[in-house]
Amino acid sequence: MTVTMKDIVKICQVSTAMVFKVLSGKDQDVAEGTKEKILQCAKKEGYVMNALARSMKTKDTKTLGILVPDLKNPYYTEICRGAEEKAHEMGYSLFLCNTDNTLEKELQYLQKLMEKQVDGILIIASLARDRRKEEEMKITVPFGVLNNATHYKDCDVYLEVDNKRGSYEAVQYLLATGHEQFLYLEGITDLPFNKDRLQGMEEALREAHRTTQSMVIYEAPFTMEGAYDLLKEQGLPEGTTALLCGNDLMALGAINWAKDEGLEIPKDLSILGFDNTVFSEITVPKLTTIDQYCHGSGAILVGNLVKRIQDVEHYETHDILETHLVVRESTGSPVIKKARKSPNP
Amino acid sequence: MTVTMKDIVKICQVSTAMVFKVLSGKDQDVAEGTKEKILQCAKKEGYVMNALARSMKTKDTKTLGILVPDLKNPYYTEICRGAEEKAHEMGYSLFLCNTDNTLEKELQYLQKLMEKQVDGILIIASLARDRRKEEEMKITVPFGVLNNATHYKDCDVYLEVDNKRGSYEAVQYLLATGHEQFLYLEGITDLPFNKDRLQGMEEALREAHRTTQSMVIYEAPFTMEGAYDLLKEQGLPEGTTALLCGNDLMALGAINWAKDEGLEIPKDLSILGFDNTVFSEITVPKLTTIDQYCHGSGAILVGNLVKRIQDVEHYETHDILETHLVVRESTGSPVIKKARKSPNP
DNA sequence: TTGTACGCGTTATCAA
DNA sequence: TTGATAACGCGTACAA
Repeated sequence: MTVTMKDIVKICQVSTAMVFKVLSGKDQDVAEGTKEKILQCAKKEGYVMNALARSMKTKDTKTLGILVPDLKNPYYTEICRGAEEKAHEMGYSLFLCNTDNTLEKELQYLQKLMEKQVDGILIIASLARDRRKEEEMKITVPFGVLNNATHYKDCDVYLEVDNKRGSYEAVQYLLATGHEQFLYLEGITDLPFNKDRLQGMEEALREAHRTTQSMVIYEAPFTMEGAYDLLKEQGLPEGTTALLCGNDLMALGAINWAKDEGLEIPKDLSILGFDNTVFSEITVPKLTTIDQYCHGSGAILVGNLVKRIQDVEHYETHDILETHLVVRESTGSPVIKKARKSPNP
Repeated sequence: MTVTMKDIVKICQVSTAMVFKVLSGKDQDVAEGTKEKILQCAKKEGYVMNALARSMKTKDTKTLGILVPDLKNPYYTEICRGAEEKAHEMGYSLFLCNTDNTLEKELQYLQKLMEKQVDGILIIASLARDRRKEEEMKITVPFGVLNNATHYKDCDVYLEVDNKRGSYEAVQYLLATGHEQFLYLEGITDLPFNKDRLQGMEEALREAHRTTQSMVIYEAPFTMEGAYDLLKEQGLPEGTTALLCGNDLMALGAINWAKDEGLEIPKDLSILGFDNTVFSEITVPKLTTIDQYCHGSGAILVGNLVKRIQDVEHYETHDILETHLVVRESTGSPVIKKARKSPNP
């Protein structure tokens, strides 16, 4: 049987109030003797506080929930890890909710979390296109959203990653290293952050007095296989020397495709990723990619969300995280094709 | 303000019993009219069941907790993902607890989980060496353990991965492909599963009439850097043609080291991993490794744990998961050194 | 079919 | 310093 405060009360022959004060550390005005007695008894009997009962009164649970589309994608893994770390640090527990990129699971989990009376929710929104039912769900607790202003726009805490800046830098870098014709393998066209990326890229082109014809756009799923299959099917547009990918996973698929095609990276083709996950250090060649601080994102979101929970007045709603290009080995100056028409050495 | 059953009672002018029956789906014997009225009202008012209050009565929370040493290690990522998936499927929520391989966090989290009245706990034990304080914590809920019989031996559900078998197969395979001298980069010597691995390896050697001198053992942390640094410092023992690593991360470190040393894989050195995480498909060359079904482990553990929770009588305590060798590109027959004394072609 | 009263374990308030 | 007691929201048993 589980030991409750009541049991301690009986055993120690004192009042509930006394036991409560001692066991919750508010023992300023409790006689040293009773204090000792209660503490020893609690330890001996193996007393464990019942957080459920406490939460009934205090109206908080010191619990958060996090929704991610796919834990196995290292981008989300790192967000979760950052969120968990910060949450623990601030005294909160974290429910892990994997939505498999489906709206259905997303809504199921939101419901569940609200029933469990979490103090707040972190939503890394699924990338599903069909958002119709979303409106049916009223989220009645503070919640934070990463990078998806279109949906859940009534969120309390919003963290935006400056996708525009990173993409701008990437194209600028490519132009500086002599590339003239790019392919952008975007993930999903109508995602808000994808539009930001496009803007950034176009801006860089404009500043360099190029037309948007310098850049062809393909759409593929945000996966290794997605990128690989599409490239296999469509091939590279004429004259393309650089490939920008929507995330590191797609870049990985692209690298594999390029190898299978006998292309050398970066000599024949430069490849860029997006995210700067662990993968980018592991690929051969190592991936040039745009860092968007996944670990930090999770932690910052939790930090702001908890601030919002604990003090409704002072909280930041909208943070922006800078991104920057990390140049590794998968990019370089293109080798002019014309010079390579002669047979290989 | 949050809407409770009481509110619905007042608004609908019916009894608590009625509202309860309808809202918890036990509406067999409720008049269609009242049922409709209550449902509509609940929807309109945005009623959300309070799981805390329910749990106070029912004595269960439909909640589990999982302890992992390091979410970023893909081995654990996949276990978590499997656990989460199965838990959700069975109607349970999951607390994510990252212990950073420290006993301190492990105990903190165990305490927290018990206070939150979880129905069960999954422990993927931290690899910390100092287990002294472990005895102080009495776990009062059903819990399952993966692969670590020494600690938490009073667990209710235990899942063992047949480390012996996998290691046996690996050495057998190496011998069959002509290797004579190995290096085993073990993670932590005194871990139970490491002892199993050693046994498996030694058995394979014995059966092939080799002495244990065929195998040198180094100890390194279970990380990329750990393996890399150790190899850099110690180098390879004379005559070594194959390297067995304690996990895929270490194998990755070994691959990097080999490349920096100008060794060709597998021509100059065969490298084996352990785990079969996503990484093993990504490395160049792709990693030969021992699959231990990380995703499945998590799911099986949750399945058995929930069985244990829901029906104390019928449950399996001890499952064993077979492992098998997955041969990819990082291993092959060694090229006899003597034949290569002449300059390269 | 409906209404009512009490318990769950902790917390907070007020009185002794 | 201490003690008694009423919430918190839901589940259940019993009475009407």
